[in-house]
Amino acid sequence: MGQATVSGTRAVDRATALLTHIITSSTPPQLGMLAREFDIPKSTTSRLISALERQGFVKRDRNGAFLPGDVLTRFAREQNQDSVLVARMRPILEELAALTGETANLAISGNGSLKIIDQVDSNFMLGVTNWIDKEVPYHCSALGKVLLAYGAISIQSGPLPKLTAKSITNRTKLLTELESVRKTGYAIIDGELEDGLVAVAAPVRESDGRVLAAISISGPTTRLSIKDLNRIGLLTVDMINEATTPPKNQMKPGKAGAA
Amino acid sequence: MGQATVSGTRAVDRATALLTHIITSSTPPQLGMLAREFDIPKSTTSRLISALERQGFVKRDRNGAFLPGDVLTRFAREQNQDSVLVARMRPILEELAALTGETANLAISGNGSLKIIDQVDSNFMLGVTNWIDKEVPYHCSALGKVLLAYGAISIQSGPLPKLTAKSITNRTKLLTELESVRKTGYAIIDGELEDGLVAVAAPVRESDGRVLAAISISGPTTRLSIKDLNRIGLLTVDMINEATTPPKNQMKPGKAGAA
DNA sequence: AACAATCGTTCCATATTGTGGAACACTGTT
DNA sequence: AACAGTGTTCCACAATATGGAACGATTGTT
Repeated sequence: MGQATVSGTRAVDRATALLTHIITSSTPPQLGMLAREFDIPKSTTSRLISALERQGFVKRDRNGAFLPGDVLTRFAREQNQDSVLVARMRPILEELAALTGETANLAISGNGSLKIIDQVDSNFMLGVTNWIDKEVPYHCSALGKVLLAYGAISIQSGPLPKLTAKSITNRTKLLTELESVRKTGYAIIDGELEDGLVAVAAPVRESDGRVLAAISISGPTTRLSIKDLNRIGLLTVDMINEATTPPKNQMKPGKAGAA
Repeated sequence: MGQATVSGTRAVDRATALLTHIITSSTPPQLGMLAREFDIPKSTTSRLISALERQGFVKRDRNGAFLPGDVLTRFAREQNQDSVLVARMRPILEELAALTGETANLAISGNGSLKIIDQVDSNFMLGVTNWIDKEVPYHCSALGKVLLAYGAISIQSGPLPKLTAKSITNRTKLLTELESVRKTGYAIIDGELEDGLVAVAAPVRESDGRVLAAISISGPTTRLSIKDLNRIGLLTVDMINEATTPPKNQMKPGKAGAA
């Protein structure tokens, strides 16, 4: 205990440690328990938590036990709305659509079938129509293959609908397909959802690596060759990585975040 | 500026103020901006935020601008899972089921129809079967009426399916029904979903007052009179309030949370 | 290229600020 | 009634946070 942290910020360090414990513990802790567990005198613990409470980071239930405060619950609510993801990914969709001229889509896993939550349209007259809110099966869309491949959703039971002659309807075949998606990092469909329709999709990851969405580019076979699709696939992966990976201290290194 | 807060906790007060700003602002602020806006010297701001960063409450994007850290995003993810609501409401469902002997359900608004996410079963042989994951229309269930009445979901377009002779299929009639739900604080159905099935439901509120779920008790007409339902309705409302309303400092008042 | 303007981090003497033991207030139990 | 359990407040003390200045790094301007 009492690990002297590098620089002088004891109060904040202690307060955040307490806060972390409060918001992660399943059962609301009490002041005494916290004081003992962190080896901080009751008086100090009380003052620190009062500060957190005053700022809305912590509140108390009727027994005086501590719960995450309104600032945090509000944050949680707003954070998990589709709109946040849409806003964050919009620039990528637009850039991809601009570069390829084709339609870009953003999808998350829905209930049973995937849910397309944003779209930037193609420049061409012949192109993909509006897909937002349409429900598309997982196994024969590029978006769906990505979400399946990275475990954002698990393969549903029951038969796999055969939408076109090229649709994958064999479960074993689907599994090897998903394996190859993981290997290349993106998924392709070629006429499996609709005749003459091709698409590529790449995963969007949370900072902890979990895949929570996918971005696709789709258009008619007549404009997009398989070679094009592979090129766009790699490009998309890069662009998403670019936009998703945050850290990269470019300032003088320093020891800011030492342990 | 420099409002002397009641007690001595400047560092924590400042740090939390910065953190609040960071997690609420739509565009990631930089250190300089924060320092200026809060009138805290750059050096101090840097130290405070470094502490927050070290604890995972804040991270930086590639430009050094500040974003909510992993501790917070993880919290947000976990917080918004149905399981949290289920865990929080379980005790109530169990107590209600024990008191009434009938089946208790917990539902949230789903896509198009409501989503039942938990159930505690009746003691009787004749009772409500498992409803979890079943999709039930809004306008002819007690749960649905509650969610509609308090704006957790808006009335869908299209005709209202007539499931039984008693189902409400007239929009105007539905609206006056919802009005009366708001007045009494709970909703009742009497054979509108299925012949011989009655139910009461009451709203579950977020701490900001928003209704996000509903709890119901349902059983056969043969065991539950309308009078019973009203009694249970009031009881349910009370129990939810009891469990939902957190503050109530029972210790010596003190000035802990002064402004 | 050299210069000015920002940006963020580190240093260090200073005293402001946080600290923690002890006393206190309140509940519920033995 | 005394006790073990909460959590809050008080207060003297010095440890800790403070902020001006110096520094390094990056960007944009002349």
